[in-house]
Amino acid sequence: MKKLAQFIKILGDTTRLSIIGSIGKKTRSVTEIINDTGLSQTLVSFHLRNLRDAGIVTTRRDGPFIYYSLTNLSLIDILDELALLAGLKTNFFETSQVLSQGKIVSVNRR
Amino acid sequence: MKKLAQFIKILGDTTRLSIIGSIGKKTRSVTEIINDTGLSQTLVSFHLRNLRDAGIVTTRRDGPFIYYSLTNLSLIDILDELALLAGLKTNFFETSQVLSQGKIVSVNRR
DNA sequence: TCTATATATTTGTTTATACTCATATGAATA
DNA sequence: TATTCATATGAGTATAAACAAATATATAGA
Repeated sequence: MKKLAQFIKILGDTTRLSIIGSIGKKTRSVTEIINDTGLSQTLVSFHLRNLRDAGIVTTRRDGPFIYYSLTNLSLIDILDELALLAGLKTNFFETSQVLSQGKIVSVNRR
Repeated sequence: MKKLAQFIKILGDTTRLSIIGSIGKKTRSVTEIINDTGLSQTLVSFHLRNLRDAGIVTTRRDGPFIYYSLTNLSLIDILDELALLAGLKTNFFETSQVLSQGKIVSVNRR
């Protein structure tokens, strides 16, 4: 029971839901997620670690990039079902995957 | 997004999952939930309020008793799907509904 | 109307979680 | 090998959530 609660708890956060929505059923680098969500690099990295520790996402390194994807794509469908229960519109998550069109900007601006 | 996160957050707690599991697809009074879960009256009441505020359970009063039931029974199935993703066995929630057989004891023992 | 039972609420405390800032690591390239 | 880009980590702080103890409310029955 504790393990299930912990798993669900990881899903119950606005920031992490945004990240999951950005990844969707695709594969995305951290920079893509940052540009897509508008969240800070540190914050995205912080939450990706939680998601990874929970087994919700997996990673693949390709040169300097680390690509994240959902461990189980059916998570999107389950989140949609939950959104329905929460009184939100159908395909809340599927349709939330319209990507922002902002140009890609370097993450490191020091 | 915030509303969904809040809804999921309510589900991501061991105590509340126990209460939901106790209610299951049935209808249960607070006393039944207390005896079933072994949790204190105050704690059960506290969490039932959260669950009710989130729209996860609904109530019906019958004399001195207040009966709780799930607003949407499919929640049990969704929780089972989540349990699968979390790496737990199938029908985790369905099978967790074996009721304790302890005799019913008064809640107020002051 | 007094008492017992069922359930809810309030308050204070502790624990957990999200976030920011600063810094570190690791890979690629000049 | 120095620098730049991509990503991660650690420490500190603020906020929120869970819990316990005490008390309140509501219903039923004597």
